[in-house]
Amino acid sequence: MHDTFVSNPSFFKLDATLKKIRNYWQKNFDARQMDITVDQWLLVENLYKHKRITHNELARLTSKDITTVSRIIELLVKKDLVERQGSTDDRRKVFVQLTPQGVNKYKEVRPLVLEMRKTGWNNLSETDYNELTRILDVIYANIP
Amino acid sequence: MHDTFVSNPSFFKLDATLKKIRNYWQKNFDARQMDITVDQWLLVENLYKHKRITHNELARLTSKDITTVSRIIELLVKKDLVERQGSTDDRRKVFVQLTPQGVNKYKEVRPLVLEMRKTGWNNLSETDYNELTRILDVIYANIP
DNA sequence: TAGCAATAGTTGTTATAGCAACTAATTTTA
DNA sequence: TAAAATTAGTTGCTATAACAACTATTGCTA
Repeated sequence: MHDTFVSNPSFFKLDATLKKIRNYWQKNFDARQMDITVDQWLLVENLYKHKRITHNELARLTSKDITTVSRIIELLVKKDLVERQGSTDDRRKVFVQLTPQGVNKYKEVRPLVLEMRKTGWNNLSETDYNELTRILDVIYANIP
Repeated sequence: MHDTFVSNPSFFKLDATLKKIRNYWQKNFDARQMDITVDQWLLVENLYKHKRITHNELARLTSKDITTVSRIIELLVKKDLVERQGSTDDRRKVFVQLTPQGVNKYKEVRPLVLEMRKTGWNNLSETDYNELTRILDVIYANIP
């Protein structure tokens, strides 16, 4: 990789693209009164998939700091979308799972998310998707 | 693009990669006592390039909200890296530029940033760089 | 030209991100 | 087995992100 390319700000492009996506998602959530943020959605999505997991596991799955997860969960609990249950065999652990309302919220938001993902991938191929995935994975692995 | 790919969380991968890069950068800044954050660096970099610009232009160049730019500039002014000058012909505008210390800071941090970019692009080719750029540009353009 | 709209920037508020310090519980080790 | 180290989670703090509301200024237009 030449210095010209190294000096080119890919970081900026990643950041700008991510912000564009995030803002687009949030605007759509707001427009349809979903009453949820993008990162709250990411946690709900993972809780739907994994049913009953600890803060720690959720943090690992979402690449979020455990403190951040702790605080987002707090907001989701306030919204009655999530409930916490202390573990009995290891009393340090706290399990988290969706409430019935949380499951409903997932089912309500999910189609909108699929739609928006489709919009983002417009004019791009399966190969493009695989390329993006591959390149991002290599970058991720390169960094200590 | 098939639904399988649409439903695959690229957003998450972008987010995770960006966080990894950001944390790596910040840890290196901290380890070498650069006394600067990643986003503060991005503004310094742009100010070095563009010499004397308004908050608004800086916001556009960095894909940041003008309120965010306003607050980061405030921090940079406190660190004596940046100075503000009210425009005379349009008194709403405030021009921003690096102080001599700001220029020094740029020259101090710059080699480290190049090094870290090189690390991130390890095992990747010029073609990969162009592919990533192309795909991100299409996604960006797809989103209203 | 008076009034209205648009623009540049700041301030207030809420959310996410990450580090440090802390509590409580569990595991390791001397 | 008692002390030390590790682990799970919370709380405090600072920074970034975005929206709304606000001031001050400038441009537009009836």
